[in-house]
Amino acid sequence: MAIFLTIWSGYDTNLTIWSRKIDFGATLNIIDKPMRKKDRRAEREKRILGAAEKVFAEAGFGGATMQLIADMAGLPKANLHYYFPTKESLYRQVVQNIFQIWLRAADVFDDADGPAEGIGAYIDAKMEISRAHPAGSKVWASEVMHRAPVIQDYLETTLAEWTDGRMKVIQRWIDEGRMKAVNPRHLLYMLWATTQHYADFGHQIETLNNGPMSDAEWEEAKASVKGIILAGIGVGENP
Amino acid sequence: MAIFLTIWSGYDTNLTIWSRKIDFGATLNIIDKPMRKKDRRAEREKRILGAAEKVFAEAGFGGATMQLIADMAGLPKANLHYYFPTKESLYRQVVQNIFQIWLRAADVFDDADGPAEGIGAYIDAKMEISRAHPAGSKVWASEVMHRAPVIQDYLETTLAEWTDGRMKVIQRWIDEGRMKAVNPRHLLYMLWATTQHYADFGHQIETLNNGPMSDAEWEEAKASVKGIILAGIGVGENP
DNA sequence: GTCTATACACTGATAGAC
DNA sequence: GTCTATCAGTGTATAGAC
Repeated sequence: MAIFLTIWSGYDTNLTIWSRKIDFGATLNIIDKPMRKKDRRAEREKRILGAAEKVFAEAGFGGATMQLIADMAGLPKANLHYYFPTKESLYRQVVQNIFQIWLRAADVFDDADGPAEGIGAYIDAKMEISRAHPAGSKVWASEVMHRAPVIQDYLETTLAEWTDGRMKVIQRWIDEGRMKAVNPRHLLYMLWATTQHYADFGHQIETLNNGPMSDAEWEEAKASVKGIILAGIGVGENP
Repeated sequence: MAIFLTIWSGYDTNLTIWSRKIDFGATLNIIDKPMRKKDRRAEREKRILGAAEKVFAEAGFGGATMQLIADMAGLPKANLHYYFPTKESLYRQVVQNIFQIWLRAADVFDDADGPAEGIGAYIDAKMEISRAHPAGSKVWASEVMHRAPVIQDYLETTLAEWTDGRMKVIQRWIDEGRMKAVNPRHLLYMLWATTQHYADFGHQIETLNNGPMSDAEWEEAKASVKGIILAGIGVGENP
């Protein structure tokens, strides 16, 4: 059985960049009973990946150190190299995980029977991901900004196919007269940009907002994004 | 007199990350005549800043090395430390330069006499910056994603004041019934997100687009962004 | 499987000749 | 002002005891 609790001592999980300390408030998964080998390995890998996601997001690939990730995960540094042979292999796994979560949000797009429902639900789903996985979104953004050295093949295959498919759906809705004739490609870019902005630029938003966004503020944000974009493509409630 | 030309030998301006080579295609400013001391210093600083902007954008702060920046600028590494004492001071200057360019785009907002003109012109200006200064936009994005260790004070003062001012302008337009009643704050976030996306995620767009965007494609992008957002706030040509 | 100790490469920064 | 040579510190990764 595993107990989740917040640790404030024992490990130093602070990252210092230029004399500003960042407290990760590490939530660590502590084992109180021996597990079966497979479970133990899976649990450790998960813990390492969680710590790595945060550290890569905060410091970038170059700025992240295996030592800090190890401290965050509560393991000796050499242990990381046992589960993930190199820093790059660990990073690669983090990026792939995010990509999967992000792709899964696409399902709501396909299950919908019209643009208002489909695009509205897609915005909701992407906004929820921005809130639940801000670190993952940042790692993804950083990877793309650095010219996708690790996941370029995903961009060229999976993402390209996904984009083509969704563009066809949007074009069909346009042809059926169910939404305004906009450029499907740039509509998709706008959906990605606006929703991921709340994760990637979360620190800027938090600063301008004088603190973290509350539940109500997240609802307001979702409603604002949906309101403007749906009205912008001619399917808003008050067009 | 200064001649601008592209150098392909003499300096190795390639950055290798995990066995993928990135060619910066360095354009270096070569001096063929002695300048006055002040001019020479200004010219060198500008060259260093240009190289630094590219390297910081491509590799992040942690991944960037002074050696690579020096190679890009065509100077010995120790010379960098003469003009900019530390890596951080060089980085700080790069971020500040971008922030100034970015703020200057705000002028069109104030000079306008209505939402269609003001917000339309702001989108145009921000899109032009994304095209002209993609590296700068990426450095800015990276800085904010890493919790703004260097320019936090700018966020809290200059940017906060700018945001408040522009929110008041939008609110006035709403009160005067010249646009739909949307949340001004989230409208601003949407403007930033959509326009900067074309710089920060330029590599992804380029991949999906099978190559760099042409002049016509940039015009199409601008028209798409303006079309959806302006219609979304009720000031489009075909509401 | 886990951890300690360490090898080896590279980085930012500087001293000091010119 | 410029550049060569070099230092001190830190990083990833691994060897080898347990």
